[in-house]
Amino acid sequence: MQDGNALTVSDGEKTPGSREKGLNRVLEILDFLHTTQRAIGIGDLAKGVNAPRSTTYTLVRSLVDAGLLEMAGDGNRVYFGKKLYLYGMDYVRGNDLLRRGRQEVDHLSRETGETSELCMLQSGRYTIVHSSPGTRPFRISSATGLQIPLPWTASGRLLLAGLERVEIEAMVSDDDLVLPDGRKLRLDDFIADIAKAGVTGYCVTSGLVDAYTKCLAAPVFSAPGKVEATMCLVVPIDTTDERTSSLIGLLRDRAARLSIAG
Amino acid sequence: MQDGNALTVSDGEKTPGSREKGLNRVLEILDFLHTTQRAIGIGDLAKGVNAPRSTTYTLVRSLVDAGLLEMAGDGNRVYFGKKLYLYGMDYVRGNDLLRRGRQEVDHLSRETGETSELCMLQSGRYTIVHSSPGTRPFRISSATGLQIPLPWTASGRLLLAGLERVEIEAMVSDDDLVLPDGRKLRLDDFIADIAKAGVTGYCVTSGLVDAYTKCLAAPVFSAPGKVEATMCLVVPIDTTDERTSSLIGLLRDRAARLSIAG
DNA sequence: TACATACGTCTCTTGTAAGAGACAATCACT
DNA sequence: AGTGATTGTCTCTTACAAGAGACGTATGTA
Repeated sequence: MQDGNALTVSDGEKTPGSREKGLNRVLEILDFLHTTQRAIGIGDLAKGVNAPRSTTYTLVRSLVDAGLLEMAGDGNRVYFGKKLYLYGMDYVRGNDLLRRGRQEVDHLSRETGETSELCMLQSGRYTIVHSSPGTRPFRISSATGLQIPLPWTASGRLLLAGLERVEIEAMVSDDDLVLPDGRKLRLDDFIADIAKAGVTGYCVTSGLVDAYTKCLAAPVFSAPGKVEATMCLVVPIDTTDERTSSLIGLLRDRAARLSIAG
Repeated sequence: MQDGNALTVSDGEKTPGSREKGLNRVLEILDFLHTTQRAIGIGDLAKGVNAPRSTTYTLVRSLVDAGLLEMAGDGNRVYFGKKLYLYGMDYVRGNDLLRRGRQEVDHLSRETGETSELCMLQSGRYTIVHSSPGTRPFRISSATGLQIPLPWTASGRLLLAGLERVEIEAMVSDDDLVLPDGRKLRLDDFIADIAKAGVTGYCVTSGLVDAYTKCLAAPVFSAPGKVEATMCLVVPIDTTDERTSSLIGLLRDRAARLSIAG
């Protein structure tokens, strides 16, 4: 078998060079579709997850048959299927925090007119689990499920509160510390922020992800000291201090209401 | 090695006796969790899907690591995970019909006070994709994602409209024709119902799934002649003819609004 | 103290699925 | 028609995962 696999462009992957488990391929496929956020051709999908075409065809067929994926309108593209929606609804039903959190977020954004979000850690990454747009003409609506480096956000600081330094270091890559505009945060500063957020019980960041917004966040506890989620508001950066602190008060109140035994 | 075929204890399963693909096991696991609707121990899960314990442990670990499943509160039970929720939301986002359908259903049930549902074919089975409870004291709320034999429902008759007889026969098993109360429908009658529903553009069934309710349904088209979904109302069986036909009118109107180019 | 049942981890074997690649059929440009 | 890229299907090999089962531990109950 010659020196076979040659090159393997190896975009940084680890694989020593041999076969990959089908289930893992499937998980990659799902994640890939989640990032593309749209139906995609099977060929492109194979490229996207860096899997052999034949394997991809086989797996996709299984998944389509099972209803986890569906062929999209024109006929040779795939995207998520009804079954994933059903499973997702099951998750919501079985998860009090999420169910109530969604309501609170919707309510909060209607009440304040600002974009409001429910955020959680998702396998070590910051994830917007639910968001409600707000009524401003220019709203920065980040899609549900979007994953953002922890250091870029106020919520990230709260979600890590209570963790050991080593745990934090494990979760935050060097790239994560580089903001969208190129500035680089110092890890120590970030860790200091986390500690401070843990003590004060809220967190505000200004102009981190972009230059026009402030992010206000408050923790939701699943147990004393354990931050399970955060609620946050995304407001224009020139929001007055007075309004900001009033919003923070509201936010903390609502987040506390979500907390167990709150 | 010996005479091979070795009995195969075969506890009733069909398999000729050998190994099952991991991905299939996973699909069974997910389906099983969907039917149980609650967190379950890994041992029971293995029993439930009739898989070896060791295999089940391995697969569950992969799925938990990937976030498709989560360990439930007490620590040794599993249920659906956040990631499935995120994928489900992606599905909703990519699916106009579902998104608008959910709204219409919610609105319709608020407006009429009756239980309202959006239904679709899901891999050859009838599925309640979204339902909104209605305001009656005794409401028959079937869970989202519930799968019911096609012949039991009004929606089932509409969803099959336009299909060939052979296709229908393929989708309907003999068991499906037996109603919950033991009565058995004749296949020919069912097919006649389907044809009639296709022509009239709505369908009403009385006392099929249970003795106390009527089911009114109207088709949602994704293309001329192609029924993609149905909206339906579940009302008390003694609803007056007058109110029934007024509800049907409303229902057909809303369903038409959902249809493409409607 | 025994006895039974459940849990979680590990080892080893072998059936089988992941993968390479060939193939015909479209499609999209010249 | 000519060229190249892409699509869906199929075959064959072998690396590897599915599965059987043993093990140690943690329950519960007579």
